Formats: sequence, C-alpha cells, structure tokens
Amino acid sequence: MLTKEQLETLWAEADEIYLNNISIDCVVFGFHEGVMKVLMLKSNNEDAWLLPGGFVRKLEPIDVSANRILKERTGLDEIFLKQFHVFGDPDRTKLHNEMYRDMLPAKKNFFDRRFISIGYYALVDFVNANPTPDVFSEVCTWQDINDLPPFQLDHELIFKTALDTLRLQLNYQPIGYNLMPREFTMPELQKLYETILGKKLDRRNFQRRMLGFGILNKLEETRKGGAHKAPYLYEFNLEHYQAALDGGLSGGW
Amino acid sequence: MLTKEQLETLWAEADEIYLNNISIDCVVFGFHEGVMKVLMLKSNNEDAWLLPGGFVRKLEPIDVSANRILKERTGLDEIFLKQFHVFGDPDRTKLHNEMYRDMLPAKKNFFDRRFISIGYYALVDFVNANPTPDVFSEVCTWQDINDLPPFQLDHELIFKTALDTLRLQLNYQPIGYNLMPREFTMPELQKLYETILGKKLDRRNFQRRMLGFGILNKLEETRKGGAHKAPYLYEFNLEHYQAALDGGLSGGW
DNA sequence: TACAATTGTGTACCAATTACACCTTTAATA
DNA sequence: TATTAAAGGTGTAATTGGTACACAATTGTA
Repeated sequence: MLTKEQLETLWAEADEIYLNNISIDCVVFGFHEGVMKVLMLKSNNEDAWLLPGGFVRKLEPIDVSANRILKERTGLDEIFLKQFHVFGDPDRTKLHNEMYRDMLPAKKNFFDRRFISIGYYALVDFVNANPTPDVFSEVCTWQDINDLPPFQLDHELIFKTALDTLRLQLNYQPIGYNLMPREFTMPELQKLYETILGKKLDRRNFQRRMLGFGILNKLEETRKGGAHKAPYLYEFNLEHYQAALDGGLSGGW
Repeated sequence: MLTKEQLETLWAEADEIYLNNISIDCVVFGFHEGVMKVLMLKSNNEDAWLLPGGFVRKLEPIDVSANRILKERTGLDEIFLKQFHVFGDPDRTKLHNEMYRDMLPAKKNFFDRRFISIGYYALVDFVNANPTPDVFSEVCTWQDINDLPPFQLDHELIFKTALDTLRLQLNYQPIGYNLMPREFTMPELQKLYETILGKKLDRRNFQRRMLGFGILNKLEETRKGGAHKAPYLYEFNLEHYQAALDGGLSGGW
C-alpha cells in the first residue's frame, strides 16, 4: 500500500509529465507449453488483478508510450504491439479511483480523473520476458487465459476485446511468428491456432494447409523426447510470411 | 476568419467543457449515383480541407461525442459509427495550430495543444444528410473519393485508414445497409462493393453470391428509366443480414 | 521385439468460386 | 410497329479449396 507521501510525490510527477486524461492498457500475450498466457498485475490493496498500463508523456507518440510501459513490465524491447480499441466510458475507472480518493484533495489528484484508455495488444516471446511489478502492485505474473483471476475495473472487457481482435487478425498479422519460439513443431503451432480460435482443428488438414501457404521452413531436426514419433521442427520464413499476410492468408478457420 | 474576440470566447468555453488533449475526427461516407463520397470542410483561411471533428466533453462517453459532432455537421441522429484508429503522433496538429498561434498566449490557448485524435468512420444516407459548416470553416460538402481536394494536417492518413478499415470490415459490418438507400438495384449495390474493394467484380457471380447470402428481399418493382432492361429493386432483410454478419459473410472478394 | 502413441502423407468427396454462354427486357429509332 | 443496342437475369461446366477420412512411419517403453 502506498503511503500518502509516496502518492503525493507520484501525483506531482504525473501531473507534470503525462497527458492528463489519457491512459494506455496493454494485453500482453505469451504462449508456453501449449497454453496461452496474459501478463497481469495484482494491486497492493485488492484481491483483483489489472492489466499492465501507464500514461502518455506530454511529447511522446502513443506507440512509444506503449513500448516504454511494456519494457518496464517485461524487460523486452521492440515488442510487437498494435492498438486495437479505445475505452472511453467516463465511469470506467470509478472503482479504482475510489481506492485512493481519500488520500489526496480531489482537485489535485492526478489519478482521480477520467481516463480514456487506448488498448494495445502485445505479442511477446514468453521465455525472454521478465515480469516486473509497478509501484501500484506487488505481483506481476503470467496467467493462463483459461483460468483467469478476477479483474479490476473494465479490464476484463479490455482483455476479451483483445482476444477477439487476435482472432479476427489471425490471417493479417504475424501472430504466429511473434508468439512461437524460433523453432517449433506443427502440433505446437496448431495448439496456438486452436487457442486463439477457441476450437479444435483437424491435425492433418491444418498441416497441409499451413505448409501450403509456403510460409514455413522445414528443418532437418526433430523434437525428440516424447514417447512417440518425433515431429519435425519448423521456423517461419519471414519474407514469405510477410508477403502472404499482405493479402491476408486465404480462407477462414 | 475568426476574430481575436471570437477565438477568446471559444477558447474559454472549450477549456472548461472539453477534455484537454483529446479530439475526434470523423470520416463520413455517403454513396450517391454510383459514387462514394466523403464529407469535408474547407477552413476559412486555407485552401485545404478537413474532415469533420470536435472534442470530448468532460463527462461524455466518446461514442456520444462522435454522434454529437456528426449531428451538428449533418443534421442526422443515430448515425452508424465505429471507431477505427487513434492518431497519436505529437506533431500531427502542428501546422494547424500555427494558424492561430499568434492570436492567443500559448499557455492559455486551448487549440494550441497536442491532440490525440480518435478516428471514427460513419456511414450515412446521402440524401438525408444536410452538410453544415462549423465555426472554423466556410464550406461543408461532399467530395468524390476519386477526386479529393488537398487535405490539411494528417487528415489524408485518417481518410485512407478509414477506407482500408471499410474494406476489411465489409463482411463483418452492415456497410451495405447503411450506405445504400432503402431500395436499390443489384448493379447499384455492386458498384458500392467495387468502390470499397477498389476492383471490378463479375456481374453475374456477384448477383448469385449476394442472393445466396439470403440477406436481400427481392421487390416486385423494377427501376424504369434507363434505355435498357429495368433491373429489379431489392431491400436488405435486416434480420437475416445481422445474423449473417455475426459469423462474417463467408469467403473473400 | 512388440506395442501404444503420435506424426506424416494420400485420397475421395463435397462445397464454393470462377468463367463463361445465352436469353430477356427496355427504350430509342428506323 | 419492327429492329436494335444496351443492359439485366439465369444456367452450367470447369476449377479450386476445404473436409473427412484411411493408412503408413517413427519414437520410446514395456
């Protein structure tokens, strides 16, 4: 829990360096061992979780803000980021503000304001990310998207909207490339698609179709270890992938 | 051209009732006689055109702001509106601000600020709209999208992004319904699709496919007048259309 | 060495899209 | 009133793409 002194310092800084009514919230996706994850923060005071977020510096392009915010939460640079929706309901931060309302005079409190939040989704390499809490939170960690804790504010809406966006953009954005490790097997990639689409796909048709796009390089090695036939490893052919995405991968799922 | 007095009044009001760093810009599409149009404003001082825009009241949901702004420009209520992108470059309004910069002290001038603009596209019934200029402009009129005048600021980017969005959402949003008049012929609808997609479609396949969706009601009447066979009139079956859009119309164009 | 589990490949079938041909209707005109 | 040009309406064959399977191959383990 922040003390009154800490909050006053934060407020003074925030008011000076950030735009006053704009925030950014990020839905950071990672994929690990066949499971899709979202990065979330548990705030000091409540038993509910938040998406990582922050504010826009007065002279900073918003994409740069989002990158800066996520670098602080993950340690990663050059994250794949896309804005996807603006959440502009005047009441959206009501509950959250009430938490700190009594600690500072309303007129002076930067945080007791209406924030119009720009939603970004981010795709990061799970293994290289290093989740780090911010001053308002005690925990920053990955959560399985099939087993999410309770959200604060409208962050559940933001998360769901991001996931819907991912689904719609699967044929237009390099989602596979940014979520998979450099080398992966076909079943692993299929798992990602199934998670995003929320449905099972036929193993054999998935493989044939994916190879048909010509966006994968088949590697010599296989993934040994399982008590079964070892699957081949693949990597994305980034050049072909980008070209194919320009027109959108054909067909639906 | 606004006088200094008028500008001071505007500023005083604006600072009081609007959020300080957020604006809304709208790309309003209309369709008339086989041609796609955009609503544009010619400002008092420059020989360049702007998209209709405005600001967000301090306690107003942003969708309501966009509706309010467009009601002032078109006289229409309940316009079909979707936010599609945020334009957040800190320099995006630079040129525009310079126009009024010398007229008011910088610190006090509401308009001499950074504005992060939320882009909305709107689809309106051309014949019922009544274009009306705002205080900053002398003309408000429809422009043919194939013959556009020079834009101010980043409004060309905003327009192009909107058109791209329209193309991508053609199978997911009731774009035909909101741009066509209540009754229309198949060739007229095809023209709309060709305009949005930027390519010719086969007349016969278009008709069969469109009818196959089951989203049109065929009417008894035909459109007489041309020196040719009179085409049938159709109207959208709104119920079926909505249902079909839920899963997205199948296939690509 | 046999087995269970999983991956790799092939094929027949069905649905959707494409590329056409041909007929019908309208108004202008001879 | 018959003819004609221009456009709309309908049908079909060929092609493509997606779906639903069957079956063979490979791996570690029992």
